[in-house]
Amino acid sequence: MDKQKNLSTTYDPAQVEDKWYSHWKEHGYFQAEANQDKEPFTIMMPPPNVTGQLHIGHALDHTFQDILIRWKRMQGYEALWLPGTDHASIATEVKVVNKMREEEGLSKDDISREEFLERAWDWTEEYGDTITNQLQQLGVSCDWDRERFTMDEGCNQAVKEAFVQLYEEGLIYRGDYIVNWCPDCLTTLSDIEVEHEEQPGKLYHIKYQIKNSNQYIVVATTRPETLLGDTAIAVNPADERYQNLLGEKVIIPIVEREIEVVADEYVDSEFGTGLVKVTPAHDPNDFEIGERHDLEVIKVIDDQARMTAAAGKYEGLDRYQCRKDLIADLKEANLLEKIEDHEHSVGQCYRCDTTVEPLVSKQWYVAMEELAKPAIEAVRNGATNFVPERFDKIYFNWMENIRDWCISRQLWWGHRIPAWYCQDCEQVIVSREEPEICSACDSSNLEQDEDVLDTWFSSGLWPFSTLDWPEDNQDLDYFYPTDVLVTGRDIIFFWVARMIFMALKFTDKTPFEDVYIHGLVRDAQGRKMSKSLGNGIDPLEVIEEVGCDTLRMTLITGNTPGNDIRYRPEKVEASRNFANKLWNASRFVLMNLDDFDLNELDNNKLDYTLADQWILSRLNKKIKRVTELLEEYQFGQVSQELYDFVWREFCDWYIELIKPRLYQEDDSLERQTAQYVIWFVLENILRLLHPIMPFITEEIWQYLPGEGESIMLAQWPVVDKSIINEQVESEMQVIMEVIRSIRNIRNEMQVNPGKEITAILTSDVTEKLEIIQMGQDYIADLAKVSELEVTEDLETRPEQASTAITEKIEIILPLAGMVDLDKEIVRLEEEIEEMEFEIKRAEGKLNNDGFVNNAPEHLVEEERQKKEEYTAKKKQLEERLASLKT
RNA sequence: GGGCGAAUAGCUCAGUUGGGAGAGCACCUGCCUUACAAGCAGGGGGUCACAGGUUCGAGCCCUGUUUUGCCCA
Repeated sequence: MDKQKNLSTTYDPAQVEDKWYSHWKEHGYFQAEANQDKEPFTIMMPPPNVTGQLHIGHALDHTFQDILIRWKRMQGYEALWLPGTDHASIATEVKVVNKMREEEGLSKDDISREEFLERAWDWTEEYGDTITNQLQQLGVSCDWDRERFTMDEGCNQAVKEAFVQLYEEGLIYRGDYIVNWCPDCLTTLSDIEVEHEEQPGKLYHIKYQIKNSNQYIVVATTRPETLLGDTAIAVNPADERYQNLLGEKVIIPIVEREIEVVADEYVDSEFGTGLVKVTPAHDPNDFEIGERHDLEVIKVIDDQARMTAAAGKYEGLDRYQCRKDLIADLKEANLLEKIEDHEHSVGQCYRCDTTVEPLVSKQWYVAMEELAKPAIEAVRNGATNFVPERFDKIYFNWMENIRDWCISRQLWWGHRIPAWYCQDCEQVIVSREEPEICSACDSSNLEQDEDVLDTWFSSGLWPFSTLDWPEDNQDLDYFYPTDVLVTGRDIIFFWVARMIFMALKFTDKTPFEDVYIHGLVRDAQGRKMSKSLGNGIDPLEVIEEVGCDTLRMTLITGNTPGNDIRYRPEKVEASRNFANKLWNASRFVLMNLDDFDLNELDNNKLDYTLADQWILSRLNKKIKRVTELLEEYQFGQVSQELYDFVWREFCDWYIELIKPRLYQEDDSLERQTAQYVIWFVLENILRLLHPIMPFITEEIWQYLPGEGESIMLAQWPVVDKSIINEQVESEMQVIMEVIRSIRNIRNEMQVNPGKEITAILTSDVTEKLEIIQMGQDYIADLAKVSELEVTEDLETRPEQASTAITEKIEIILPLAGMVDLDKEIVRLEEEIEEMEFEIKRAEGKLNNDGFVNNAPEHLVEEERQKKEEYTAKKKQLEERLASLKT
């Protein structure tokens, strides 16, 4: 017990955090096992990119999860938090390619697929630990023995199983459709991987000659180079201007190919001239028009965004160069009517920002309609709830308008598509295992599809692939479905939605009951953190500086579900100060528990004072409140409530109230009771704070008397309603008000804080007098009053005195020689004015029949009492003022 | 173009069944009081964006407007 006396006056997280983390981990406290005697509580960690670096967003995401899992574990659930990493197909592949280029001077074309994969796996093994090691510094209590990777054997099995099943049911198909193509990453992208941005551009008005006529029509386009692949001109069927054109043929300028004018509802008559060129090969909407009118598809731009042979003389040019040349040619031919400035939306690759080129290509797709229906229903009927609820709408909006999902990627790093093509008979074989011979012609000349699957295909299976689905097993049965998914709102479509429909398809269950959506961490100016701005905060540096507990506290304070927060140094400081406050309060407690023996203590003999009963009542209310707030995911409010309780109620009031008792030398009952209560309250505070600040609470808890290996395993505080005592609270309230009033006068009259003074308290309300009598010692001590007189009848009123009235109690401080009478008069006048205002306000309400008749009775009664109290107070103040003025 | 947020003290933000506006930081006054100056005590500061409406009563509910952010097309 001696060591606690040497505890430094400032909390030093560096000495504490690593120690406890390895202790917890080594003792297996993070592990969860199927235990039929307990209820399970499960969270699947959103897997960070395997070669990624920890950023502040991870810190936020994992803090929420760790709070929930530690809280539930303490509540007695079998709490499983399963960690893992994602192979992040495209992101990782880009990194490996870059490294290869820098270190070996090689590109993907120079090596074989196998050689590339070898490098990618090396890279994964080399850096895969980095992020998990970094995560540990956040104090995360996840079960590392169950750590998974989206490309490990088990997940691989799950992916194959899912693909084959969907294929066999006709929900996965292959075909030529328009896709989003990144000419830099050289792969397809799904619709949500394309980011749209408004950019200034031009609208080119181009003349097309009507066949067998010397008349021209004018067509407006933002992408003139695609005219080389035009196969129709479209007009809205309701557009009266162009009725005569329908069915006519027009001639594409420069290339001089004939195309037809068709009618299609898609065309917006208001846009441009109301005539739209249709390039099915290079625009998603045009592609659909093409399908409706059975138009030819002419691909004029290739995978590298260069013009194809179909582009004639422009073959080989980059798409933008082609645009320039073509415009020049059109001008020369006098076929360009005008060029206007035009703001338009441009799709860009979410990885490399290259402008996406829509083009037609043979790819694999997931048919979404059938999968989306139950996924929509699951959220609609509450099987899965978004927190906050408003994200329902975003989810529905996407799910209800969903298009088929292009899942093949022209990459090497990822799950290779389990499809083989017979080289002899065109048979496609989709299989869990590599087929030996063609199922149609027995040929052994089979080649596997070169492409891999969209990363999110495997992430979509994460809630159950991590529990070894499709294998039927005990853990899957016990821990699945999970309880809550915690994630940022940026991946609702990418990930959350896909997990829901995949889970419903393969397990018949929604994968999680709640989805807690949080916002982003922004910089102090509210900007998104980014590499290019260089405004990112490295959580590891923060931890180094102020400790993980402080970082966690900082991130959740003031945080409300779904909303962004700003990261500001002042906030960090406030949290650090809070940790320090807790540390010092604990030092104080420990200093006073030297001779305290929990085992020899007889609880029944203790003699609780008003202050003891008050703090215990407050504590129990706080337990109730904090537990409720956690159930509602109101983390910011939890932090606020605990901050206030620890700092304001426990430190500022309770500790100060019981100091005299603790300073008694003997082993009096008073002292023992104080020791017991202060220990009890602090111990409860630590448990309530543990999920938020795991390290400091463990460190202090270990010093405190009591049983148990670790606070992690201690029980979550349970409210004891019998200890909540409203009367005690309101009595304490009166005493605290009196103390505050005396302090206020002392300050205003500039009485030296150390100086003891005399005070007279009087009231014509018997109960109030009794309360002050009960609280005499508290008042004397905390307001530095050496002589305190509590009297029912004030016989002589000291001349030189300052007065205050609160809680129907008159406080008189005879401050001979210290009171500035003029100042006192001003003070009284101001207060009288305030009373008049308050009385008027109360009267206004009470004179309003509507209020008196409709408001709840207790509120009306409250107003009556206020009016009465303020009137009495005003009268007293006026009397006092009159006496000063004479 | 459609959808979803935000607008509250100088700054950053809370304010969840409608019943006298809160915190942290900053500011002012006074204190090294033996847990803590990363502290203690006291104090000032708000037309809750604007305009209507519902209600006895609106920061909160409804309608519209402005500014601003995000998502979708």
